[in-house]
Amino acid sequence: MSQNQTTRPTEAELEILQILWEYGASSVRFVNDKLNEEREVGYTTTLKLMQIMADKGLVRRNTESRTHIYEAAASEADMQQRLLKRFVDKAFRGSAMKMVMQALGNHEASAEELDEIKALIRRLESEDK
Amino acid sequence: MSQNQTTRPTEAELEILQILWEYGASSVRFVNDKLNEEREVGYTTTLKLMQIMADKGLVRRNTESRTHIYEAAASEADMQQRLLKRFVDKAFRGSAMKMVMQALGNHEASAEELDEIKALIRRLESEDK
DNA sequence: TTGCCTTTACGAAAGATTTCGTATAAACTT
DNA sequence: AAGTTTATACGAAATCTTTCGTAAAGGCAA
Repeated sequence: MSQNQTTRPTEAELEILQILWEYGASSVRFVNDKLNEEREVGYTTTLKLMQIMADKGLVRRNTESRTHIYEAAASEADMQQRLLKRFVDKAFRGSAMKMVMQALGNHEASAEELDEIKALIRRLESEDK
Repeated sequence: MSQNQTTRPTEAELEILQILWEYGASSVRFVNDKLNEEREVGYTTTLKLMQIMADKGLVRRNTESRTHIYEAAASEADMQQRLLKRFVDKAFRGSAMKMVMQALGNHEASAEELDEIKALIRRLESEDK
């Protein structure tokens, strides 16, 4: 239906996208089984959600065989970018830096991860020259 | 009513909290006026939301004068922490680092901001020793 | 073939969130 | 004092999201 590039997934839809990103194109049965490793969800619930997602353009589906195969329409990184932007706007009044500082300050980073970030910063700095 | 410390605001509620954080304790009229600088919202809509938020424990209210005065129950930083954790879980499968890298990679940071981050990292590294 | 199992389709119930209409009362205006 | 304006309270409509029951049809097994 809509096919809008900027459609945002709801929480339940995002959960399904995570599975599609992790395992690649999948059937409803497969996705539902994965979801049920976390919590109980009825098969038709998952089916309905995935049909809605196809409508919204969040997933594409191949209907050639009886069992339809769904795949995420956007890459995980693209979607993360989109979600991050909105989240920063809503929760951090648009300041990505405030958010990064919070995340780092929350001692969630190991020494190795901090090294990675330093490396990234060096790369960014040399690009900007 | 609930007073639960981990209650999450909905999007509309978060918008109201932003105003309370920015301007401090305020009346419904004030908050509604601020909201209307962005988009049209009816007065009773805002009133109802703020009453619900008081119920949930997201705001406290002083009912001494006829015009009730509301203030955010949690600090902006505390709420950001809470929201960030959940967002990272949902959108980045729990990896705060992936999220930080995305945010930084998205050339959203100025040279000064990168310096700030480097300073923060140095501080974190010396703490961990 | 007949009967199960699995699938999609569809609609609608259940739940959560957002919006607003109406009632009522306090405070201001004239 | 009477009328107007500005509050809160309350309930319910409107909308969005999640869940599931039921129907219909394809494919498989006996």
